[in-house]
Amino acid sequence: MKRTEPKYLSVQNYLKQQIQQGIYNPEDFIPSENELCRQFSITRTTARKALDELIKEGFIERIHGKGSRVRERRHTLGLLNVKGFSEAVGEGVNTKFLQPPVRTFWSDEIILPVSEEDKNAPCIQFERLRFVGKTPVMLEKNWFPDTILPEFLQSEFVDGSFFKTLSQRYLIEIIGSTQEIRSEFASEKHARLFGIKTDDPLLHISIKFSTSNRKLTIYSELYCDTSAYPVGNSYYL
Amino acid sequence: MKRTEPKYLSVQNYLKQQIQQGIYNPEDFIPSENELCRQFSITRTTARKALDELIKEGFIERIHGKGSRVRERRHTLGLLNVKGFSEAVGEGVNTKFLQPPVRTFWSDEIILPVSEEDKNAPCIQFERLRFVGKTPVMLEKNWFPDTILPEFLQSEFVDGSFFKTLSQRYLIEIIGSTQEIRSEFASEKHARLFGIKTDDPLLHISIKFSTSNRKLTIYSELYCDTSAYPVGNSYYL
DNA sequence: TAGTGGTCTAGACCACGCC
DNA sequence: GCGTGGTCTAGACCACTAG
Repeated sequence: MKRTEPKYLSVQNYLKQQIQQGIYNPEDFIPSENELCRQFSITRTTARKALDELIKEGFIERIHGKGSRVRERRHTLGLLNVKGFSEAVGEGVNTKFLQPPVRTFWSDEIILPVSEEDKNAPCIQFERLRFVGKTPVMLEKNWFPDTILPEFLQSEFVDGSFFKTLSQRYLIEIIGSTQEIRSEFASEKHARLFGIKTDDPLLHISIKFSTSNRKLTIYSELYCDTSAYPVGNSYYL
Repeated sequence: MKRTEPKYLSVQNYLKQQIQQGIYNPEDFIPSENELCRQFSITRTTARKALDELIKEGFIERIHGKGSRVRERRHTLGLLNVKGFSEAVGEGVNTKFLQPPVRTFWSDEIILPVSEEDKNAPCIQFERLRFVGKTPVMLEKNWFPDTILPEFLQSEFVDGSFFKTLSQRYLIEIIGSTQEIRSEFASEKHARLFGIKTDDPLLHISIKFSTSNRKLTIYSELYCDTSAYPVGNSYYL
């Protein structure tokens, strides 16, 4: 039997969904603390706790004397983006599945240590090649245990985004990560994929994402051709 | 005239210094919330606010039913380390100043945009080459405005660490960063420094660090030979 | 001046860890 | 059972923003 969820969590999730559904857009102000107190019959302490959590997750910011405002771009906290992926105007940003999500085994291509608990679980993997225009810039491989995301194999990604799917369909946020980064010579296979020479420099990023659900850890291996589009990321407390 | 600092901030800074001075070591439990209430004549809400901030800064973690424990390794939040720098046993970790801290001009080597406010301020720069044993693995260049750190040029680094100096001497923490990462061919100068061939892959990381002091932004350019020691980092909410 | 967020008090009850 | 942290109430006063 699960005990009832805390009030602040209900409010937090309610507001999060309002933001995700576009009812509040970036730059909009969400209801004031006093307004939330009235709407949910809670005290300001509880309302502020809910807002504190949303701030930590990067959804809003507080402005003294004005209110709580939805943040422009979700600050990605370790989610690496190829710079220009969203900004590249005129050129389309494309993604091609080299391997759609499938039940498989844990690979020894994963650089960072896989926990014993994860190893003993079945594994879901998928693999995508990302383009700016027609130029392939990133090969992305992901693995995670098939224990916590119901119907994952049966459903499409929300807006083609894995992390958006986690957030919107499962209310799971990325809360941290460990990375290792290498500059390598491109292998033959990768050189072919990116249309570069073997021995050209290739960026190799290994990531282990922690999420707000203790049972979900995501392991990623990224290979990037940074000659035209450097990899960028930002994160803030 | 500056108004008095909030009580939670006093408690937060007091505890932070106790931890930094080794009065509480990793795995130790700091005083309980009720104990802090008595010691500082505050309520639990205020004590918890101070602890919340220390959690966000990565100094402690709460364990339900037990207490608040000092965290093993300060989770670095964007501060990139060469893996093995501290773990490399038997081999010494060395740092050589190629350029000690000096008053100079803003360089166009800085990749990420320097704010107008910073550009109009004088600039301090320093440059270090980091070794594992006798192997150079990272060239590190740093710039920041000379407006906020009194006596910086006149004093030594705390334990040879810039970030430890910021934290302990100035009570400034890193709270966020923006990075761009590239995999490049080594230039002649860099190949010479690292003892590798030109055209070997070299990792180039450009970072802009935000700190708990709004006036201090740190700009860094890092060049890493990752063939033996990959670059790693971790961060958590 | 009204409304917002920032800080703080003085309680309460519950859930978890440990003896 | 006792002390710890987790959640919550019902207030209070202050500082900032904007009309």
